[in-house]
Amino acid sequence: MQPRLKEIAKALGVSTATVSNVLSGKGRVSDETRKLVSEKIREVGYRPGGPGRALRTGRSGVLGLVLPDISNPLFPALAQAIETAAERSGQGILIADSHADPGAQAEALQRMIQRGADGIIIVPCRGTQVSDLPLPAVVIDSASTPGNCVCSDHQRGGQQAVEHLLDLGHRKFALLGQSRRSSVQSDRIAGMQAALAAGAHAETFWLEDGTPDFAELARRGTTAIIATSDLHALTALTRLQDAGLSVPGDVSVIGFDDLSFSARITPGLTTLAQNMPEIAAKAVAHLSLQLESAPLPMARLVPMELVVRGSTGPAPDFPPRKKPSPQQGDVTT
Amino acid sequence: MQPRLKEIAKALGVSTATVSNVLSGKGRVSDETRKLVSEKIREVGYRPGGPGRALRTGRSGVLGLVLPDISNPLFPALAQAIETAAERSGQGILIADSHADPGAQAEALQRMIQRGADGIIIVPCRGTQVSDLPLPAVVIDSASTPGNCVCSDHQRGGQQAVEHLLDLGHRKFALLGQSRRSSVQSDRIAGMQAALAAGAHAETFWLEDGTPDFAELARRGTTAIIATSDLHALTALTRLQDAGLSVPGDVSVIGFDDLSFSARITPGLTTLAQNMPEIAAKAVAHLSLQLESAPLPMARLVPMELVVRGSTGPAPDFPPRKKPSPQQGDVTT
DNA sequence: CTGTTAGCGCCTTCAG
DNA sequence: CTGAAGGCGCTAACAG
Repeated sequence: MQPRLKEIAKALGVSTATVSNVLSGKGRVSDETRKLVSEKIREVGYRPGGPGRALRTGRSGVLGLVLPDISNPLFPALAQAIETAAERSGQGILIADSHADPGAQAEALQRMIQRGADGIIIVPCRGTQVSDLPLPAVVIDSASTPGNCVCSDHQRGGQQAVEHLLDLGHRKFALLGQSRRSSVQSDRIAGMQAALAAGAHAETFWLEDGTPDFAELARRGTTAIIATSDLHALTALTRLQDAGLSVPGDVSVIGFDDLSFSARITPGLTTLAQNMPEIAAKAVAHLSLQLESAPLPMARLVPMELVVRGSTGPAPDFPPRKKPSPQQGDVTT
Repeated sequence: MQPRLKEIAKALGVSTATVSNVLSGKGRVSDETRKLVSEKIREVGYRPGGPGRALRTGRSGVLGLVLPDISNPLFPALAQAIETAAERSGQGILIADSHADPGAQAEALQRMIQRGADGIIIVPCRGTQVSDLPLPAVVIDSASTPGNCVCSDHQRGGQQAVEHLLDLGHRKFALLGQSRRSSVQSDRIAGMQAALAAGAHAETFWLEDGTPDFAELARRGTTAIIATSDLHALTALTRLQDAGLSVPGDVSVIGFDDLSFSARITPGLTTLAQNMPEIAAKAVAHLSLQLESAPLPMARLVPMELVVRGSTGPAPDFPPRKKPSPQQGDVTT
């Protein structure tokens, strides 16, 4: 049995309130009894239990995290960042998967409320609007999603990707998305299109319509592929390599999100990373403010960071600036 | 404000006990009042609040999940499976990351207890032994980990990988692990070594000692690489492709865990998948039994499943059985 | 400055 | 068959 407040109090012959006061440091307690009590607390390893405290204070110290798909490979970084940020402020994370289903999402939210979550961080499923929650909530999604929102600046990220490649002399792009209905992907592609300089050309492909023939694209003059996810960039990269083309010698490839594998493949995948710790910290902080009904800071965009690895290089016919050559990584031969 | 039991009772002129009885279906209530009460409950969307119930019953309906590293790419599948299994039995999941640190892990466990978790599912960090928890616990790790345990049959998985490649005529293997101290990886490699037939030869590499030169290995006659994780298999595969070698034409590659990218690269990665739904279901069921202090079923091994994709094929000099040739995926040329 | 008291929301005896 | 009462563990407001 876990030790209880009452037992500590009884063992020391003081009242439970005194022990509680020592714990919280609030009520006035004489130094003597304080020392005595803290000693006992440490001795028996007492920790105030959540449920009792939650009942009394209306605060559980737990935040709900609702995601559309835990198995999405981007999730680990986000969940880890949020867990870390929450832990830092002494809060736990109750997790739920809405399976990209609005009904299940609503149900998950209800359960979070029922379980006493103090606030909710939600990555909503497509086409869903979170509203009328009796709880503070933060939405993490694209900037075009209504509601309180913290997210990466996906559009600017798209621009950064294009600018990087323009600098390397690329003029003919293939833009690669999965689904038009994803506002994150749409934002990224919109940013890319906005950044296209005069003379540059880009064709957009959606994988939901089928996978383009990357080798054929290269043959027709495309020298750079920008995918809205590292997952799709990886698909393109391995298909090109399998067809005997060189990356980045023949075609440069760039992705998004810096997934776990991106640094470990050959060549390393150039990508736009989300600053998850920052997003998580902002989300948790935003929630904390709402909990204290403080004035709400507006939605914040977090910049994405360009991570340059080996998969992007100068366009094939572009005069190199610094590097002597695309430097194909041949070994010992 | 959420509706409370008391308010429902008052609104209907009955006592709180009656409402509670209707909710639980336990105490005897007349059909008439029962219908009246259930109606009202549905009308106002009442759900019994967690904290009050937890305090009274000693059950929170929440399970703790403690992981050594949420950002591990294997985690999403596991977390999702556990969340789904727990949800099915009406339980929530409180998540924590021990950051592979025994101290943090102990602290995380304490917090789960404090927050009122009914039980704990833990993937312990290396060299850690979970003990003396005042709570039911299930350990998910390799079979060589002491304590209650549900896990994949990693050793048998290693055998399956080798057998698959032996069938294809391979005789010279490279075995690839990350760290000797990981018991999951050690089990897998042990299984591989046990399955080696007479005449077959294998060399083992640990990435913690440095990355081997895969192209050089191929040149020296290795025709099959078995990695203990798809992540490392991917590293090998892209390095080989980058060096102009064909997979599986020159070298076959096989991995473990069927990570998100494994099906989406070219060639698709042959791998041994863990049956996460099964593991999760067993873990949750095991916990539920412990909660009812029922007789404990012993630790269970869950078989791994061989998923054959394009990265494995007949050994180069092996007489093909069905396929006419390794079939290099050249396009339209 | 300290200790007693009341009650957070719920469920479970026990009387009515 | 239903209602009243007590208490789970804790803390905030009060009395001593």
